[in-house]
Amino acid sequence: MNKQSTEIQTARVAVDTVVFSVFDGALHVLLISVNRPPHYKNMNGLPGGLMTMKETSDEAVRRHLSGKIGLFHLYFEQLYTFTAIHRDKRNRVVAIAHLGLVTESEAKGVAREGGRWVPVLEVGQLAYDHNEILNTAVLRLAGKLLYTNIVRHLLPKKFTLTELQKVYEIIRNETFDKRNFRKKILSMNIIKDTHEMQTGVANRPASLFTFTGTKVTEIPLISSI
Amino acid sequence: MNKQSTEIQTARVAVDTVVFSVFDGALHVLLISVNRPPHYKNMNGLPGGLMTMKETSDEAVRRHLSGKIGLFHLYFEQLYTFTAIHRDKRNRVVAIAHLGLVTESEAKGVAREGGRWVPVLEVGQLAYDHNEILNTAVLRLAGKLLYTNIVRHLLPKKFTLTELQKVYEIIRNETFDKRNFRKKILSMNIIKDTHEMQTGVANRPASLFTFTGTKVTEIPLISSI
DNA sequence: GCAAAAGTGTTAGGTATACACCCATGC
DNA sequence: GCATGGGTGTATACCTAACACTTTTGC
Repeated sequence: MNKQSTEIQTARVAVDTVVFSVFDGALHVLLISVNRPPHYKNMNGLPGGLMTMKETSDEAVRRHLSGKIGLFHLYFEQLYTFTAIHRDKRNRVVAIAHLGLVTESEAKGVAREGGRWVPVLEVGQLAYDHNEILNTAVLRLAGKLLYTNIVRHLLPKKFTLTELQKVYEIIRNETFDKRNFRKKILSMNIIKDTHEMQTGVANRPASLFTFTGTKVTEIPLISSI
Repeated sequence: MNKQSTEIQTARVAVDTVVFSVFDGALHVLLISVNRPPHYKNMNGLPGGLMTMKETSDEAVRRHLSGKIGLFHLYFEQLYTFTAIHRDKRNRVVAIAHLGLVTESEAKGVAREGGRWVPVLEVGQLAYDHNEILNTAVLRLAGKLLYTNIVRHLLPKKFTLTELQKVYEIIRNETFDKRNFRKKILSMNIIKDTHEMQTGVANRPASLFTFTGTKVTEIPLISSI
C-alpha cells in the first residue's frame, strides 16, 4: 500500500458523506464500521470511499451510498475538501466531504449491515479526521436552515407545522415560539397548505403542509446594507 | 501524458485560485497565460497547479502564487472542488478551487510576467472550466460581504468610510445611502476610528478607520427564527 | 470663492418579540 | 370529560429606508 502510494506521486481522491436524518427527537448521522489495522481498529467512520477515474465526486457519493449501505434517495451537496497530509495515517488521501440529508422513512430503509444511525450527540471518536468533518457538517446544516429551504429534505412530502418546528429546534438547539415560528415560515413562501388533515391522532388534527418549488434555494433573509 | 494518467488510476489533484482585488473602480481578477495545445492555446486562466504528495492544499496555493506570480501576502479560503471528468481535456484533474483577496498595493506588486489583473466584467473565455470557477467565486465574495468582515482583506490597514463603501458597491453592484451605510457598518463593530485624518486631498479630509480584530469572522446579522 | 468630498438626524414603515387562551380529536 | 397537541392576535421595541444640507480642505 505505502509503496504504491509513493509510486503514484499524487494523492488519492476519496469522497466522504455526512448523512443526517432527524427522528426520535434527535439529529442522527449515518456511520459505518471501519476496521483497518493497525491505525483504525473496530471504529466508526463516515461512509465513503475512493473516487474512480471515470466518475465525478457526485457519482462516487451515489455509488458508495447505494452499494453496501442501500441508500438511494438522498439530497447531498459538497461540504469541504480535507487535505491534511496525515488525515489518513495509511496513505495520502484527499477527501471531498459531502453533506447529505434523508427523511426518516428513507433512513429506516438502510441495509442492516451497511450502516447505523447514531445521535450526533452520542458519536464518539471516529476514524481518520471524521470527527472534524462531522463538526463541519453540523455547523453547515445549522447555518443553512436559516437562509435556505434545505430542511425540505429532512421531512416527508406532507408534514405538520409542529413537525417542521421540531426539526428546526433539534438542529438549531433552541426553542421557538409557536406563533412566531409559523408567521416567519409562512412569510418565507417556502411551504403551502395542502388543505389535508392529519388522521388518527389523539388530539386535534393538524393541517398538512408541503414545500413549494422543488430545489434547494436561498431565501432572501439577509438585509442589504 | 495520457498513458501515465491511465496507469496511475487516480485523478490528479490541483489547486486553482481566484484572486480578487478592487482598484480603479472595478473588481479585478488575477489571470495567467495558458498555452497547452491542442486544447488550450494562448488563453487566459486562473493561477494554480498540481498539489504534491507532501503539501496540503493551502501549502500548494501559497507555493503556486508565490512562485512565478510573486504574490506573497494574501488571504484565501477554500471555495469549491470541481471534479467534472473533462474539465481538463488532457488529463483527469480534480481542482480544489480557492478564493483569494489582496489589497490594491499588494496587487500592484505582482511580477510583470507572472500574471495580470483583468476587470471581472472584461474576462473572456478562460481555459479549462475556469469561467465556472470564477463565477462561483464572484457569487461567494458578494455573499460573504454581507455576513462576514472579509472585506478587510481588500483594503489597506487604514481607510476611509467612502473607500469601504465603494468596495461594497463595486462588488455588490448596487449603491448605498451614505448615512445608512455608515450607521450599519459602525453598528457591526468591525471597524474603529483611528482619529487620524487623510492628508493632501482637495476636499475636506476624511477620518481614517481600521478593522478591529484580526480574523475573518461571521457577523450575526441573520435573525433567528 | 469655488469645486469636491466629508459628515451628520429624523421620520415612517416594517419586522421581530413576547405573551395566553380556546379548539378538535381519541379514548 | 379529560388529556393532548393545534391553532390563533396584539402591543411594543427595534431596525430599515428614505431623504438634504452644512463643513472642510486645496486651488
